Amino acid sequence: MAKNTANSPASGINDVRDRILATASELFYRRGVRAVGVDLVVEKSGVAKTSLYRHFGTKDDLIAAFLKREDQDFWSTWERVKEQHQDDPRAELDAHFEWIGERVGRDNYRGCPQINTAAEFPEAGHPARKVAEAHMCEMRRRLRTIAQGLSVAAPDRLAGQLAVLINGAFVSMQLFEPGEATGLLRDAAHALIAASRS
Amino acid sequence: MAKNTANSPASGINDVRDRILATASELFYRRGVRAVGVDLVVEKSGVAKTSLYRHFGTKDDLIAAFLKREDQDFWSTWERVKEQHQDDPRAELDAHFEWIGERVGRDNYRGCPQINTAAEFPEAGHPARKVAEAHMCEMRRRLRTIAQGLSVAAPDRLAGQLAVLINGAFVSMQLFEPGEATGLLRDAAHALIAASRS
DNA sequence: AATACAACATACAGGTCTGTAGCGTGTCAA
DNA sequence: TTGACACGCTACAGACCTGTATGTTGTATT
Repeated sequence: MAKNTANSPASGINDVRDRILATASELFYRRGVRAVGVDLVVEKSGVAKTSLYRHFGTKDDLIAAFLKREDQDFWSTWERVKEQHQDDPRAELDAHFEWIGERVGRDNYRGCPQINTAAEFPEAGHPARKVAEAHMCEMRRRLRTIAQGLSVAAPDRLAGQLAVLINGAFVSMQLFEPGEATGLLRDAAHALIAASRS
Repeated sequence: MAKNTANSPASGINDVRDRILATASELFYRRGVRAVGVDLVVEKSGVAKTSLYRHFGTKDDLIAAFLKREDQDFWSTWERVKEQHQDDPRAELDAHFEWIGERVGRDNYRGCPQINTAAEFPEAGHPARKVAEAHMCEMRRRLRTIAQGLSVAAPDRLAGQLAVLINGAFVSMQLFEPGEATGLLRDAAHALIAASRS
């Protein structure tokens, strides 16, 4: 007898794959990628090991899929915020620092998955690193677009500074008092913008 | 026949211990802590495994020693720079951002050991995490001391912003063009100071 | 000369890791 | 009904991991 009747493709094209990826993402983020073996992912997701390896050829593929998923989550939040501030780059930027600061301040926040995983895999061509590097470039690119709407002297440089600030926030959660992050980041961003105008 | 005659304590109180720690530090920093097994450290340092475990009870102890060593290196550079700018906090801060920017810009730079290792060991009480967290607190503390000499409105808040900036630089090396880091960071620091005065 | 000690070398215990093989079962489509 | 296929389960290969046990050698001190 089957444990559930959801084996069939009818109940979702990739039910199993999604369950594996969701479980792996949670574990990888919580405990670190290298600390989590595939056996644990298999056990926690209630799936056969063969299924994991059918959907993800190797553990590295699973890691890359994890980072891509996190990437999509991150940018979809970004897009949602962006859409609420059409044609007002200043307000958009404030809103971004708002939600990022709030997220960083959560007491179960564990840092940026891209940065953390990149730290775990220093080897140059590793698939996980590529996703992480693309994530950072995308960040600076998007900030540059915003900065260009801000009529500052050097939008790209300001974008670089804001990206450093955001990345810094991601790894500095130990540093903040409760509730401190958002205000501190907002003020810093304003200072960088103001200096960029002169 | 002995490989070398430096077995004796006379040639250095802790010749073997130092060699193990130096080798481990290089390997841990280059390849990541979890990726490097004690067997590799033993092989590369040309030492017996028993010696490693005599000097460092467990691998975790070795990791903690590695971070403490990096910590000392970092703060001794900091002190050296500080001494060159006695009673001129503004110049001291500039000088710090100068050498940090230069270090981050090196093409074999692999990030801050403390941050990287903290990312590898999320577990709350892990000895490596404690060293990493102490490192960050010390950073903010020292920046606060400098900021207090700068006659700004909120020295602690400025210190927090500068610490975020520095931590951000440590994880953003992918983001910089060659030679871009130093100037970008210096300008950002100046912007934060300026805004802190008003 | 005798004792203590630090380091060396080898082997291994016991566990975990990634990835594969073999076999049974339920579902869907032809 | 039959074939294709996705999934589950168990077992395992082969490598690597941390840490220990055992015994030897060379040096320093007493």
